[in-house]
Amino acid sequence: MSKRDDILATAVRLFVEQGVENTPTAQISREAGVATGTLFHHFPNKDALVNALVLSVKESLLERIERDLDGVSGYRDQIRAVWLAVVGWAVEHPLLYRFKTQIDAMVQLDADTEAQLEAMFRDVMQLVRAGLESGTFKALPEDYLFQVMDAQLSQAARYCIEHPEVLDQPERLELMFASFWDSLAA
Amino acid sequence: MSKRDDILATAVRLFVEQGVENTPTAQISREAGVATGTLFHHFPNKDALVNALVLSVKESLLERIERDLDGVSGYRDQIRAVWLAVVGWAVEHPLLYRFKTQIDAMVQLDADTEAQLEAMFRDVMQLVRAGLESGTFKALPEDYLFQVMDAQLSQAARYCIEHPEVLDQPERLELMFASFWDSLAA
Amino acid sequence: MSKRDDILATAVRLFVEQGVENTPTAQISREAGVATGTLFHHFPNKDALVNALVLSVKESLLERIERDLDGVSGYRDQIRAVWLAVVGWAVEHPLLYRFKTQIDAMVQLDADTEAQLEAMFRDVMQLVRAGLESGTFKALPEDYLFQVMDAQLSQAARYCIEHPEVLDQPERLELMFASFWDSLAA
Amino acid sequence: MSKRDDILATAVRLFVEQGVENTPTAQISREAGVATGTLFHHFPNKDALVNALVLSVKESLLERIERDLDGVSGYRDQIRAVWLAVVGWAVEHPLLYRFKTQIDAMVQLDADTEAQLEAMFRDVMQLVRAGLESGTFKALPEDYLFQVMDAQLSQAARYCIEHPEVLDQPERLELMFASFWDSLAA
DNA sequence: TATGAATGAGGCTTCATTCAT
DNA sequence: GATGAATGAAGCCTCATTCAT
Repeated sequence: MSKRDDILATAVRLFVEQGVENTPTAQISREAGVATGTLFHHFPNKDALVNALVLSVKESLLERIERDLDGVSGYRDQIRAVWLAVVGWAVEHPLLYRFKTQIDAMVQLDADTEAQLEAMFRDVMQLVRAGLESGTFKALPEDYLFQVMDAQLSQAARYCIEHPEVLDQPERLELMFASFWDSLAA
Repeated sequence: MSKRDDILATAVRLFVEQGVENTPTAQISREAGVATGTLFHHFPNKDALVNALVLSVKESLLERIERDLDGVSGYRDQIRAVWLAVVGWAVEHPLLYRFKTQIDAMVQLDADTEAQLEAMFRDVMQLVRAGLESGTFKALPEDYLFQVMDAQLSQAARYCIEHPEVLDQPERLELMFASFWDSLAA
Repeated sequence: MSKRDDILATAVRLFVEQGVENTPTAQISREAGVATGTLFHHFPNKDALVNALVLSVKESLLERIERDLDGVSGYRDQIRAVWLAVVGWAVEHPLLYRFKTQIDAMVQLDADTEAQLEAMFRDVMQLVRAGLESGTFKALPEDYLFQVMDAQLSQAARYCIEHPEVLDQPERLELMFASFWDSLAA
Repeated sequence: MSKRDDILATAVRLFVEQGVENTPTAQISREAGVATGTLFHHFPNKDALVNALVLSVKESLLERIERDLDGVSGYRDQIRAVWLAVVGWAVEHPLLYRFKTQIDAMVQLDADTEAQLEAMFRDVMQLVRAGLESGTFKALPEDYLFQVMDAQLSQAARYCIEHPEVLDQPERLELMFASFWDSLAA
């Protein structure tokens, strides 16, 4: 693992434990086992570190979604695959998940980062739009629908992180997904 | 408006615009038109200011909920009244709403404040529990249900703040509430 | 003497001894006997301190010039009075003089400071222009003339600081002024 | 052009644009198209780079003076040749000229460099001393005379850099030299 | 109640320099 | 000769808080 990766890994952990604003770059360097200057050799400033982290986290999530979506057919099953992918990913990477939540709620990202994220998730968003256009989903405004999905997913993920045993109880999982699906389905 | 209130009003605004950590007490004092010392005369420290703010914001929300709930009968209509109260309150006090969201996502409050909040919202939570016990709601874990409701409500409120015209379109509003209700109802 | 003045006085000294860039604000605070924060309470940043210093130094010089010019008549005598005022001021305030030289040579000032300086010295510059218009001075470009005068004056001042006894030797002083005058006179 | 020369050329430019203290060695390396280590491969440290630069600049000036002085007889014409050489050199190498000015005003050089410079300019200084001894110049202290000459020359050079057309207007050039000569001549 | 100058620990960042490749 | 990741001391500045008035 390169020093750059050490820094990124330490940063997520501390950001989640203490919040971005309450985590000094000096602490990140120290706990990553590198010199203060090394952090700034790899990232021009603290903000850039946060942005790089966001990209790497969302990329990890996206990979999981695409993997789990591969070969699934039937619209409800596809949405279910995405839902399970997010929840599964969150349970496997609780730190990354919590960081993603923090960021979505608070931090203002660079325009550049925002653009890259939009490009990355274009296909997934297209999947959701299909549900709207086919009338499978309620006739809600598109952006509202996205927000509701995101918020619902976040809660499911959070709950499963705290109660990982749920993942082995298909009927409870199905109930949670039902709550998700019902909030969207027409 | 007393100086204390000037400080509180300026603080919410700045906290929302810049985040709590990025808002110096000096800026609050300056924009509130008081001296730096005055802020610390009314609040022992910055954290106390934040906690006082949270209490006053949630109190304002609770008053609205209780007012709108008064005299409503029928379980679904009661839940609907709460939903409409929160959304209506958010549209009338967008700043307060945004502040509430920030706080819920990030800030660690005093144990004392947490206890007061719990006491304040006891009745509302009892209303939700009733839905679980009567089997009206899905058989989801209680805390999960609370989180889902909260997240759903937040999204509805956020959307209505950005598109206030929705409040005058009963059918769209009904559709949004349907999304909320369906996610909970058995 | 206020803390603000302590800071200014310490700053000129250190800037002259070490150069502006090589003088940490922390050293200024320490040697002025104030806390680091105090410096930044009075000046928004190091640059603002430098600019404030320049204004106060040039103001001191201007007062001396105006005092010594008061009541003098005859063009050559007036120019001589200015020359003597600058040299006398430099000998009395060697630190301020050296600081002025450094600044003139190197530092980029705020547009605002530049404007104030121009306004302050308008009358003195008008005196020089008179010499040009009356044909008393060589028909050199105006800005060139100003620069030559300034450079000549600087050298005279510097020499007199290092050899203050010259101020009591009228004939040597006259010879130095002659060198100045001859470089300008037609 | 060797990498060493690339570094030197980039360094003068940046030193002039930003000042020596405000120019990071990393920026020099980058804009010179070499690695950070390469700079320190050719110069033991930043100071050594500055000293090397000073020597090369002054050497370039001296060559020009000696070339233009060659074969000129008559004391005033010799002084005039030096004056013209400096001005001409400055116009041809404005960057080098500005760097020389900065250095003369501010930077502390190595004792070794100072000694070399003194040796290089011994002959030129001897030329000036001759004017003092013969009574051609005013009976001013020797060091004062040198400083005045230097300052005058600097202003002439600076003016001609900004108004290069002057070099083709013999009468204006003569007037400027007259100002120089008059300040020295008895 | 109200003021605002003063404090100083601590945050972010810079940069000359080293060294293994 | 050339590279560039790594270093860490040191610089500038912020800001919650105090206290004498």
